[in-house]
Amino acid sequence: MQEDRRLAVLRAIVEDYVHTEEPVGSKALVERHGLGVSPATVRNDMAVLEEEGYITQPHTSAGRVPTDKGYRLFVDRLTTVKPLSAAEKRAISSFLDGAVDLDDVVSRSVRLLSQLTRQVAVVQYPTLSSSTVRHVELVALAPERLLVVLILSTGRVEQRLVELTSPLGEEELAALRSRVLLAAVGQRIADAVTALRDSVPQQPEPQQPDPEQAPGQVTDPTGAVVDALVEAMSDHRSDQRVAVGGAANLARYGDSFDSAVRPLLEALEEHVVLLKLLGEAGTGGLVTVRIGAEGPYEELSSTSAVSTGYGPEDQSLATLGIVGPTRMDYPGTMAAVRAVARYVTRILDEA
Amino acid sequence: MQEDRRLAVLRAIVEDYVHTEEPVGSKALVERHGLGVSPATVRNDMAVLEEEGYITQPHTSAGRVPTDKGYRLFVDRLTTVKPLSAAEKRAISSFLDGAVDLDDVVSRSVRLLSQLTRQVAVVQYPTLSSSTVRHVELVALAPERLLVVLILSTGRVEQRLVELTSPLGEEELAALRSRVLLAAVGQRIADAVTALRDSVPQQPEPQQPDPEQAPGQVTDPTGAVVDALVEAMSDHRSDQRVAVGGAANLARYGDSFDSAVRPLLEALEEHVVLLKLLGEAGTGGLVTVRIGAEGPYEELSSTSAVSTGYGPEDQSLATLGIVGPTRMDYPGTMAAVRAVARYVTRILDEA
DNA sequence: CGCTGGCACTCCGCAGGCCTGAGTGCCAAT
DNA sequence: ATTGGCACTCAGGCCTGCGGAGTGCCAGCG
Repeated sequence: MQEDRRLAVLRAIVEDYVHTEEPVGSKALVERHGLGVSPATVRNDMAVLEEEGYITQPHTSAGRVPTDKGYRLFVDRLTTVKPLSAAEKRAISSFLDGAVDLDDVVSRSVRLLSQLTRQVAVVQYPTLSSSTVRHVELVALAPERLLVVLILSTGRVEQRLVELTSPLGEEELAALRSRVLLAAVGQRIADAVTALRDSVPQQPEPQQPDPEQAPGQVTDPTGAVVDALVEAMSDHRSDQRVAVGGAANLARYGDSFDSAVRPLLEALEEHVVLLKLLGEAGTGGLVTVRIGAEGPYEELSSTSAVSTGYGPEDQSLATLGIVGPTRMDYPGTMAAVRAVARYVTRILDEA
Repeated sequence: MQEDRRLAVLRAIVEDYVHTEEPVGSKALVERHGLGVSPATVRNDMAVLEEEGYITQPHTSAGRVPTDKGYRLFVDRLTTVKPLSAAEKRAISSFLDGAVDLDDVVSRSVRLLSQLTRQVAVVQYPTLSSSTVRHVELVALAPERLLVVLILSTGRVEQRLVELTSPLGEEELAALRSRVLLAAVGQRIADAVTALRDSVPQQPEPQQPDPEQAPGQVTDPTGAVVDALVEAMSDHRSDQRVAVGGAANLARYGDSFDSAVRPLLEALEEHVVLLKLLGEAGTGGLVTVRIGAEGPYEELSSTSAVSTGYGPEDQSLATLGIVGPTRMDYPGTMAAVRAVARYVTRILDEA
């Protein structure tokens, strides 16, 4: 049936083009792949594929190049899962096993991912919102200066300095400490926030947690401390922390410098943009692929993103993935992204 | 005197070339700068400068371009301090004043620096070795699991998980905590390490602080805790932590992509390489300039580095600077680097 | 003795023209 | 439906010629 063959032709075009980086012609196609038909037949198929929008020619009488739509079809229907080689698997575990803390896990992952895929890798730090409070410590640096340290289950540590309006005695501090611990430890962030708020006696809730006004109006230190904690927990700045690696792989772009590398290079510094680019993370082995203009940014219309979520079970902590040219090895990249996400999840689970 | 004029010519060449990015000829020179002589005279001077190795021509009958040696002379003798504009000063303080913690200071600095200089900026995190211990906290997560948190004067927080061989009671923990606090708090890192070592009763010092062997052989938990602390303090991994920003500025290189951008892009991921590239940091307003092949890396022979140390007083905590093409605005860049270092130092001092 | 104007020379970069080869579309034949 | 054949198109490499920017050198001038 000729419909099947047309898909085979599309697949062959994508594979060849990804490999050779050059428009692929009918003759070369039948030679390199074992489709048992003549170039002329392939040409007819190509004409149809072009009409349907899956491929184009850069100029008349050059070979064909897949369009975004072509890649999309390829990814959705023509991709066969490409298992990682044993060597790659070994590389992954040896790479990640030595990690000592959260920062280390993230930075190793990003490096690993960029090496496996030879693309620019992006790893988001585990989100605060889905982790739980492991410990809170109050340290009196001076009678009126309190250091509040917040330790989360993911290993993240946040600290805030609190200036009190009146000195705090040893016993008061101990009381405050145990009160806060009781309210927060073991809770998920969202619950801890409400529990903490409730633990402040009679005081009206401050609507906006403005750090400037907080120390002024309180006499009971609980308010100030709770404010600092709540602020640290809802610090969306750190929700958007990401690590980026493998920028050197951009050098392989070679051609299309201005159109592709420049905007991407700019995007790499804008972490918010990167996260948006990776998009909604699929969980549980589900890998999301964004191709070219499907993404949210005009200037990045010639780049694709391959991403997935990671984190224990079905509640994904954060996103991780790669960004690269639309012309990339999707099957291999998707396999690598999925594998790394799995390993990272496991590592975080153990810790 | 014609020696003076020759230097003026060199200065003019450097300034023009930096500005126009094109080899500069004798005629354009006399027009753009007010040297009151004829092109012919300038040509003679150029011939001499070329003979002495300060300038070259890319090919016969093109204008002249400064050599590394030329830039060096320019930087050493022809540079006049270029004070920052009021707007720039305002930008600096408004940019840095909102920083909430160490990470924030560093990431803001790197962004600021890259925007001011329009180059790739590099900021090393404050070194552990010259900071003091602000606090140590021991948290019992479980009877045999202890979380050790180390807080340094620079605002850095390190944490380690310690597995004990036997459960630890509440009073024992309190005793241990006060012992450790007594030994370490307020000390500089190096002193704290020895003080901590001394505080462990009779036990023979472990020569290499191998984290694998530590928990096995100790019955007194002090040993394990001290080991963890010492390990955290002497963690050289974090000595080499740097933040990089402004990679998008590489896009402006335009020409000379392979020769300049690619190796630099690769270097950006190798933090050790970057630090070596910045070189010895001058302290106290002293800015170090590395021009082209003066640097330690063959492949980076067409890039320069401008750097300086920052940190309180004369003891510099770490290095900060920029990396860019040899063809750069040295006076402006040096001024920006110096200014940012000064401000960062002040911010850190206040905290 | 240093500066200057003049002049011949060099050579890059660009534009135009030619040619080749890869690849196509279409058509008639199977 | 597939195929071989054929005419057509067009990017890219190569040569050529030309203009212009810039130089080096020399003779003259203050």
